Amino acid sequence: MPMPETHYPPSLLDQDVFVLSRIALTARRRLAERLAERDMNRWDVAVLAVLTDRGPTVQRSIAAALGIDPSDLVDIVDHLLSAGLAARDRDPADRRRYILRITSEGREAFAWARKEEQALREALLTPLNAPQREAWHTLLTALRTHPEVTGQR
Amino acid sequence: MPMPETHYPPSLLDQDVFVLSRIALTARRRLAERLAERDMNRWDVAVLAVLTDRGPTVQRSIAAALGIDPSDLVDIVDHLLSAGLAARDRDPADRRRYILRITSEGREAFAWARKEEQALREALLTPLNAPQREAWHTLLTALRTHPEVTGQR
DNA sequence: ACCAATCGTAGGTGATAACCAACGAATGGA
DNA sequence: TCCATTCGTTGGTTATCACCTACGATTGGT
Repeated sequence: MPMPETHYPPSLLDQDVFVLSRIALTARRRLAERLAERDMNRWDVAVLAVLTDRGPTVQRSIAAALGIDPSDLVDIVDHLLSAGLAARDRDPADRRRYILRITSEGREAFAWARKEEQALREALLTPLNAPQREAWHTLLTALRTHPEVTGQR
Repeated sequence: MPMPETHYPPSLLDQDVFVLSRIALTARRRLAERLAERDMNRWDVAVLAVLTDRGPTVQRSIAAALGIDPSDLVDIVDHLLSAGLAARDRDPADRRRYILRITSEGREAFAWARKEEQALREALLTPLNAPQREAWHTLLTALRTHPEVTGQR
């Protein structure tokens, strides 16, 4: 007999932290599958987002903006460079620094990633009725400035 | 000069999957800190939830209900047993099986964990205004039956 | 000239998540 | 009686996450 599917107990589903964790995990996994089709991952997207919004940026600032260790950024940057989605030059004002910039391929890749995320979002909304979708938008918009999300305290 | 705090770029915060991931991660971490004060973790709570809702249950069914590998359940169960939060007996009808049941200490610990989760939830709601809180409740209630959360398809 | 600090990197660590194969004990149908 | 299957466990693997130290090159203040 095959193992039954997961069936979370009601008193676990009563816990918003659990529910949040589940929806976030499955959404993240699904998005990862989408991004993998173009050999991208969520850190690639995050770095491209920084470069899109800020323009050319030094590596240490990118790491700081995303809250990751500079040593962890190295492989992400190498991958973006090798994929042609970003380019970097030494800062002539300070040759210790690299300045990263997005390329036109990077812009296109980032636009694609945003569309994939939007498509996934629409799919997540499908089982919801109109008031629930409204609640999704209201809440997710509010969370963009929530201290626990922005990391600023 | 100290490293500046994280400052996610607006076009990353535009992505609901990112925002969901962030709020879920910080909520999970904060809850983990709370639970650790009583030497508990989220899997302990999950197993106690199964036992609370279902009554005495065989181990394989607990693993299936929570979507985890039976081999990963072993340490969780050992910990609950050693902490006195659960007890188990061989199933007289089939001595291959163990039947787990929650103890009175386990019931109390689970009630405490639910209160901690509720307090954290209230804290997360603090920065939100009334319509946003309403949206939180509407959405989280809806997500309890969302296929991506319940894992049933 | 010296040196503390910065920048990016190489390489490391520990923890967690999620999966797997194989084993001994036990079961129940053939 | 035999054997395929189940139950729980041991012990393993891979991947990811998030942190660390130390290094060489470079900078700028003293």
